[in-house]
Amino acid sequence: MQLESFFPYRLAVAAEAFSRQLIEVYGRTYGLKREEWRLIFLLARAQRIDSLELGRRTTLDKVQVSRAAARLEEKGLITKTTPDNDRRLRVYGITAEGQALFNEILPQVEARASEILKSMSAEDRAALDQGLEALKRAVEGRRRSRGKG
Amino acid sequence: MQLESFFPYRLAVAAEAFSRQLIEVYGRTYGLKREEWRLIFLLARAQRIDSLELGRRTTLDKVQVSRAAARLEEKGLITKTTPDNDRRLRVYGITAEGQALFNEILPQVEARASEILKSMSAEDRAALDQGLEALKRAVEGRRRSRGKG
DNA sequence: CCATAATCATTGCAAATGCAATGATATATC
DNA sequence: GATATATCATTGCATTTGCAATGATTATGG
Repeated sequence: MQLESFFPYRLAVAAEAFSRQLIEVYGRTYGLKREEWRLIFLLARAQRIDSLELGRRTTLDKVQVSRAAARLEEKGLITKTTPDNDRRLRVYGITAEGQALFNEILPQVEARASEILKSMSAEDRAALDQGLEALKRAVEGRRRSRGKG
Repeated sequence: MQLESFFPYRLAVAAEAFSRQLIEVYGRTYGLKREEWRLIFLLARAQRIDSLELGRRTTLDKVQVSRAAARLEEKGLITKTTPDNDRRLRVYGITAEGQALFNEILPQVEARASEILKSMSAEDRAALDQGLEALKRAVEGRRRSRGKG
């Protein structure tokens, strides 16, 4: 088995390279890190999400959420409140500033992603989409039997 | 655009989840981290690689290589020498112990990967393989026009 | 109700990481 | 052949991360 042809390696390398392309947009230009970007992304659409829902909607664990949220609040991009019905939780919202930043960044991130995907044939794109969806299901199945995530 | 359906997000999540499954094998059981595993993987096959070739054969940068190699040498799994014809470089080799460890781990890592891939249909696997190969080429193309990697 | 356990988020600390600075060696220039 | 420049690897330092410990709040059992 050659490393370069080992499937998990190819997957990891391609995903990292793709990811780096996008981080270059929202990170280098706007100083957001991946977890922050994901939070903003979710909030820009939902406007308001509590910490439980957030855990379900991302792969971020609670420490990552807590820290990313603290930084985003610091920057004035999101708000964080403690709901009265259950004061262990947090409810996150997005500020006008945060929404504006998202509106500015998203098209650029999408453009960069498209730039890459558009350079693939339609057939290859479809294959990737299908394969990725199947992989997702396969890995989820594995996670159920082996715990953690 | 919904985060959960955003292609780059799906790719990153699937790749991370897959990766985690393998780290559970070589990491949790054998105390290797991803960079160390990659180095061992390369060396187990090539027996002997210099630092330049190493840079070409992985996506690890020189700091990652330097540190992973230092840890592996510390553990007695690889050797590191300075070649006389160019003393700026390093030549890495694998020890008998390192090779034995690799021989023990590889089947388990492959088994875990297969476990996941085998639960996909042959068609989905083929699609994933094709899509991934195309994506690799697409991202490489982009990297050439926008610096860095 | 009171005590205990459960469920969250946050914090502390050690390990890891990224990036710029340094050190070592080799190549190019004069 | 001495000096400047380039190419490596390593190290130092500030930041980030992961994991266990803590703190806050709520649910449960007597």
